[in-house]
Amino acid sequence: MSFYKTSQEILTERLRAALESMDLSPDFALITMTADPRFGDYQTNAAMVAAKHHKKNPREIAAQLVAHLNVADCSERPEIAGAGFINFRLQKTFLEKKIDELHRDPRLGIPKTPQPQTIIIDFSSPNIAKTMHVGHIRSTILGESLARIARFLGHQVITDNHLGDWGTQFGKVIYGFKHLLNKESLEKNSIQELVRLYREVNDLEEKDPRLKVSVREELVKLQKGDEENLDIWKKVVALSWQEFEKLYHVLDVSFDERLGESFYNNALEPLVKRLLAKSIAQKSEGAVAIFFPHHPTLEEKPFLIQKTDGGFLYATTDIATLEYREQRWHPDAVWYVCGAPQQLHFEQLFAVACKLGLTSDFRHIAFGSILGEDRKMMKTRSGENIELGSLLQEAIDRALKIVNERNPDSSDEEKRKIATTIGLGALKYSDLMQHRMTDVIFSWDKMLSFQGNTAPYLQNAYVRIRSIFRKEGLEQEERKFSSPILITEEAERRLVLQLLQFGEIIPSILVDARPNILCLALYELANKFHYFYEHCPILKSEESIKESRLALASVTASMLKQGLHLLGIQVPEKM
RNA sequence: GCGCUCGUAGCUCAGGGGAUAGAGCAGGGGAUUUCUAAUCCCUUGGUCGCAGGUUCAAAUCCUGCCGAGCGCACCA
Repeated sequence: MSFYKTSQEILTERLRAALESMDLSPDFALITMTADPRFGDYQTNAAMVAAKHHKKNPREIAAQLVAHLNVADCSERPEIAGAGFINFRLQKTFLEKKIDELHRDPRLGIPKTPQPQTIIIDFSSPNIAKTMHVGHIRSTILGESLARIARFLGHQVITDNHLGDWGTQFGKVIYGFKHLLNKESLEKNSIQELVRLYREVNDLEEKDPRLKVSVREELVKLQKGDEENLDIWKKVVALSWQEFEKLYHVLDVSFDERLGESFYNNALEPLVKRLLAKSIAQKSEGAVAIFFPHHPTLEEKPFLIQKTDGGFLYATTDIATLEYREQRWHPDAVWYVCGAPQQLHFEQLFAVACKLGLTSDFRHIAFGSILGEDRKMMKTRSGENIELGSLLQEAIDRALKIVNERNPDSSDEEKRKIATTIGLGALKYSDLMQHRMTDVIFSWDKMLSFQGNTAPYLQNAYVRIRSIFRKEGLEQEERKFSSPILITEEAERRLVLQLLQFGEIIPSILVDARPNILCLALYELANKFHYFYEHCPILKSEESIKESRLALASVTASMLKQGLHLLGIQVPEKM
């Protein structure tokens, strides 16, 4: 357990002390990074806020605050500027001390949360007997990244893949399985064959509506536990999961649980009965619904939990899931990483949770859509969803083409490995770097362009560092440097400051589930490293400077690797 | 009709009470006997959709309007 304190924490403590000694509320002590280096490294508006509160002159309060501030060990003399800002510029020796602490810290100066929580993250959730497509990518990548970040910060995280493994589609699939199956095709490409069956039954139904009766019978038989249909169902689930697992493996994504909808099957009927008995739900037009008469926006939006024909719905399963998770894990928070179009559903679901007396912090981590360059939902030419598998393959293929041009000397094996790291990294990063609510306009050229805020740009910074160490014959031991890091150039100062700020930035990601904050920080880190790299020779420098710069490069590499890891992105050794 | 989300540079996006609104791409100009130029430096470009309001301070919060997308009873 490290007792590492960030610069922000130290300044905040000092500011609180100063405020208290002036009989002002320490709650005014808010320290932020400056937007512009001209104003120093950190700033506070405390004087303005306090002045407002006590109807005094902000610049006078600022002057008094500065007089009471004890920061001689970390900051240059604080400066008062503008309407009453107090600006801090950290001392060189302080920065050197902090970066040395960070260098020795296995957590790279990123503190664990003081209040660890149990957090369930529900993400990805594809449908069985269908292919995963672009629509699943944001949930999968965002969810995985949030899970990694929350875990790293010390939370207990349970990831759950809530598979769509039960539902009306199985009537069609089972009917097709019995009458139209191509066994060879099932072995070769199981999901494709299952999708084909589903579509063919769909088409046949349209031509001959009488077929619907038979399809419906298969579904009912399955729901009643018919052995043959249950076997087919199990087989379909297993085959689908196999295919999903391949994709998750490629994506480097894993789950603690995969409790699909079928898991809650037996809970649904008693659940609806119970909700009716408690008058939380009511019969309505032959169906069963939950109403929210006192809710400002939901009063005209019923939440349906049982159909007229007795069947249950998505909502029913979700309520059962809510209760199951509560009983088993007693979570402090439950995060649903699911697209923005489903906001109403979650608003209703959480309102039900409230009626049931569940008090976890339920959050719908919503995100925008992935659009084509025409700004319409991304589809293939024939109007179908783009399969995730082919998307991943294309990312790798496109990267391979570039790697072939840049590294003609590497072995094919090595090139493929590099291309995989770069291609998938680019794809994931292009998704995570944007604010999650903004629609992504999908562009291969942009994400793989290697310029600007892209994964390859970050990976390249890492590769440059590794190359230096290779040249020195220190390939594996980059962290063994314990020589002090000296700040002799502005480029070094900027880089050090950026490195130190990760301890402040990373915990803030979870406030609103926004890994794009981390992306931006990593981009700035890479940018500052490149600047340092151009301006400060390392290997050619005189011994103590060389050791210092090697150490600085080493910490930078560790931070890049760790930061990208938290995004679910890997780094290549060469590229 | 009700609701949700979005509207910032030519394009793609950050910033979501704090100082003169920032990046990248595209456009213009420069740097390479290399520690990987997949890089770096300089530069052009903005009525933050519009109108009010709150505030010492608004791109940011509130209200209204305009525009786009999405969702609203038996799919998930």
